[in-house]
Amino acid sequence: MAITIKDIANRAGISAASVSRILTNRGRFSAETAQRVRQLAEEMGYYKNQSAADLSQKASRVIGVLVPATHTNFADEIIKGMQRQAFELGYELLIVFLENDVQHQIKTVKSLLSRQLLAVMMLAVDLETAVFDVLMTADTHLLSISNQLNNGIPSISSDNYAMMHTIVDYLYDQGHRQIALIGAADPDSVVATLRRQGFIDALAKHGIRYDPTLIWGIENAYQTGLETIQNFGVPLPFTAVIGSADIVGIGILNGAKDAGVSVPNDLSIITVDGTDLTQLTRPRLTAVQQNFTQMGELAITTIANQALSPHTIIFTDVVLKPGDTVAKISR
Amino acid sequence: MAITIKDIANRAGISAASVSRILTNRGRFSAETAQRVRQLAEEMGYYKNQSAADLSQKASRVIGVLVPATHTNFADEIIKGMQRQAFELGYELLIVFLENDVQHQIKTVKSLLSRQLLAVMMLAVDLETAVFDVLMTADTHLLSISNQLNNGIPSISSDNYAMMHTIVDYLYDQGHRQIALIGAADPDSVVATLRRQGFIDALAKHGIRYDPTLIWGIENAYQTGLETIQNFGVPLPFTAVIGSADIVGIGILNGAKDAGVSVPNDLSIITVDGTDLTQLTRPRLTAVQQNFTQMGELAITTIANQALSPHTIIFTDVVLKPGDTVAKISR
DNA sequence: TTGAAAGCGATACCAG
DNA sequence: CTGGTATCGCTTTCAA
Repeated sequence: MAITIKDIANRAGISAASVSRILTNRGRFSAETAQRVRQLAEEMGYYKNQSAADLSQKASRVIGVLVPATHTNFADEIIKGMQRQAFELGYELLIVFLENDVQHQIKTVKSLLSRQLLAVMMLAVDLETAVFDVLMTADTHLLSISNQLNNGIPSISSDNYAMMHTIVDYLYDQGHRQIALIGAADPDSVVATLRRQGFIDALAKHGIRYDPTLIWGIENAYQTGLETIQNFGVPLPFTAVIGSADIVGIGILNGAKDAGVSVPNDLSIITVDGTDLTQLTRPRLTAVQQNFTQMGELAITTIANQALSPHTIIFTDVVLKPGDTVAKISR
Repeated sequence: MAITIKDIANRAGISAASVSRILTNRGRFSAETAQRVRQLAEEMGYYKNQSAADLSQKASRVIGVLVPATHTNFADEIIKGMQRQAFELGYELLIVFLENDVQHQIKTVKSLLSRQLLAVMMLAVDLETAVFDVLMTADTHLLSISNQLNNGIPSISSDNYAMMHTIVDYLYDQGHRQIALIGAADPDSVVATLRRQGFIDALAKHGIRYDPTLIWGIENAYQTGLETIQNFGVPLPFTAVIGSADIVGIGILNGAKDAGVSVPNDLSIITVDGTDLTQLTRPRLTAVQQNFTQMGELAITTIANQALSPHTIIFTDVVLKPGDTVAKISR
């Protein structure tokens, strides 16, 4: 049997109520008893029973975090940001990795919801509507991180539309006129759609007419990148390619190497995400870096400040990190 | 206010006790009322208040998981294995990422312990004794995953000693006689020590005398690998190198490329871990693959079956996955 | 400043 | 098979 507040009260010769007040720093109490109680708690190896506290207070400080099974490594960065802030503000994170099976997801989400959650954060995940519906039945706050949704769920992410302008502008400055976008062809993904639109508009801005064949690859995955070169065939109909994730860029880089295409001489590559992965390749990937840690921190503070209106959309910073995969070309 | 068991009881015209029995499938109840209650629960959007249940049952089904801040990507694989099994058996995982600061760690662990945990699992983490002591004060089960400890904490991991024999035997078969071990020089790490010993003994088995300068690199990190070639200088005093983690191997690979050393012609590389990272390099890394998912699953089942004696040590499978970084050399 | 007592929601025992 | 009731540990009024 673990030590309870009552045990401490007995030993200190005071009431449980007082001990509670002291240990939670709420209400009034004398400094000396406080001193003694804290001492005792330490000595006796007391740990608050958080379940009991939650039950009593009705409001929990637990935030659920849904992470996709096939999560790219940036999820960890987001979680780290969250964790840091959560700890600071006294919240707890209940992190759950989702499997791919929908039925399984539903069960997982349901069991998650049995923890009177303060909020549920979805990390870069496009949920099936069936799973989504379950989430909506619970009266908790919902927040989508690094992924923009089209159903009125508040989100914290990069400005995916503007991001493509940043990229295209950069490539244009380096002399590129034929540019491909890989891994953002999924018509059902809001983020992919925003990126495509930004891509097209940015090209138009520079007077480049949009060639639909140059947007390719549904899955934002390594395999997609790897197959890119074969898919288009050599000589490539573009001088620069945008990978919709670091992992896609690595796939392209490897595919190029396998096909004897030299990067960046024959092909320039720039990727979206800018995680540590970009530093592991040779040449190093040029990338637009999203601020995942900031997303995580903001997610928590937003919840903490109750600054969550139904359609809140928050954009985090984006920075272009030059690597060695983009060449300046003269024409 | 969320729906409670009582609300359902009222609407169904029965007692809360009955509803509880039905919803938890414990004790006796008629099939028809059960049917009706379940229906109502669904309709009314009821979610069990797990805190209340925990409090009432005294035994929680929450397992704490400590993940090092600088966690390599295999931690995710372990967690996935745990999660799968935990879900299956009705346990919950409370995952916590540890920062590097010890004071911070202590606070984190303490707050974790306030959840009457069934067990705490340490993922590949070497805790400072101060943090460790805190864990020991709580009466919960401790389990070290993928890391062997020397203080009588039960562990689930690969057999790090035997693993080095597998590697050295393989390299020896390929004709290598000068072999270096990178990233396992830390004298304080039990795992590193086991690997060194296995390495040395395996060499001895083949009649190769052990050259202490060929064991180098305290940190099991990318940077260590990257600096390896410079550290030894070209021509290298070895034909094959063992990276004590995939990320170390990638560092070595990049360092070699930067220094104009050709892999595998001039240098063979084999790494420990065998995560997806090994597939992202060109050439692909040859690796000894640890079964992280299995570690995670076993961790949960071990706890579930209460099959945890003080000095339990469980070894999981290890498989050699040939890539393209080890060359057969003739001498 | 402190204490007594009433919950919070679910469970389990014991009657019926 | 079902209902009443005590209980888990903590918080929070309300009085003293």
